[in-house]
Amino acid sequence: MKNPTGHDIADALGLLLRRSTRARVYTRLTEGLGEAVDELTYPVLSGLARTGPYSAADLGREIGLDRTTVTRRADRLEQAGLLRRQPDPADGRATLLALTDDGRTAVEATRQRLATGIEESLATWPQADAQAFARLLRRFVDEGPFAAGQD
Amino acid sequence: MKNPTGHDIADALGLLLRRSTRARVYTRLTEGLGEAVDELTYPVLSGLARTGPYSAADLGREIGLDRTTVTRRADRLEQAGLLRRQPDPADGRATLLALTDDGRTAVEATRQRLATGIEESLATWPQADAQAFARLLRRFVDEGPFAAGQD
DNA sequence: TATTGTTATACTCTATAACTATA
DNA sequence: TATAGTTATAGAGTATAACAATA
Repeated sequence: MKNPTGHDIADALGLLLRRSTRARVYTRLTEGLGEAVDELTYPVLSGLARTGPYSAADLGREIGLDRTTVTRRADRLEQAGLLRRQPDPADGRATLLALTDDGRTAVEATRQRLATGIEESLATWPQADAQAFARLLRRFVDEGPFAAGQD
Repeated sequence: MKNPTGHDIADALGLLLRRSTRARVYTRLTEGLGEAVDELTYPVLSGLARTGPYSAADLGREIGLDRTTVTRRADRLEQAGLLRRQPDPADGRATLLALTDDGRTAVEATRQRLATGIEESLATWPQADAQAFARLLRRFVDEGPFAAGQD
């Protein structure tokens, strides 16, 4: 083994990126938020929370999805009352997708659940380790081999 | 913000788990290894590298996939010469899936690429930071809110 | 002419069920 | 009877192409 640190990180990341890991995470995070919120629709909710009202085409570019895909997912969220469509006053071709109050609540609940779950796991860690981990993970994500993210 | 460390980690993980991130990673890692190796078939290759010759049902349990899904993915890998089927001498019902030399080479190349990419990113880090990150990430994956992994 | 949102089509992947063979 | 591998079927999700409307 020539580069043990690289292999160690690679193995850990392999676990994190697995389908079953993601499925478990999304299931836990979106539990009880209604059928409309799942692994597929959450990126739309989350993206809109970040950008504010946005067209399907713009949001698609932001989160790395085709605009036809955004339209379909937005349909489900609109039906569930988490999102509404409104004309774009600045462009007659566009329709803005905007979170409703319920939509904002769902995003916030999800974010809080994740952060809380992480905090609980880190409760047994020395505080310096927890803070170091947050700092190093952030740095790794920003400049690491996977950087340049969208979606 | 009540728990900034939890939110920091949550945000970073959110980026890592994104579809576009995974797609980029898998594309880079499996480039040039033949059409058969992609995001779908790699877990089968990687699982067999870990377990050795294994039945479709056992491998499915190991990596969190249905045995019918394993069969289909194994078909593609077998056609590409990365995997072969052989009868299980211990159980007449079972067929063992086993990596060929080409299959082992493909797995090793992928693992090496990932580890190398990570090492290169970490080259500018203080060595103590890199080692601390590897240790903390491993711990987080093992005991964190996402633990209990398969697939 | 280019871009908007949306819909229709073809394609891929998946789980469920069903089949045969073996424990 | 239970489990093995495989195949058939049905369902979900996607990208591509096409549409009318607006820039």
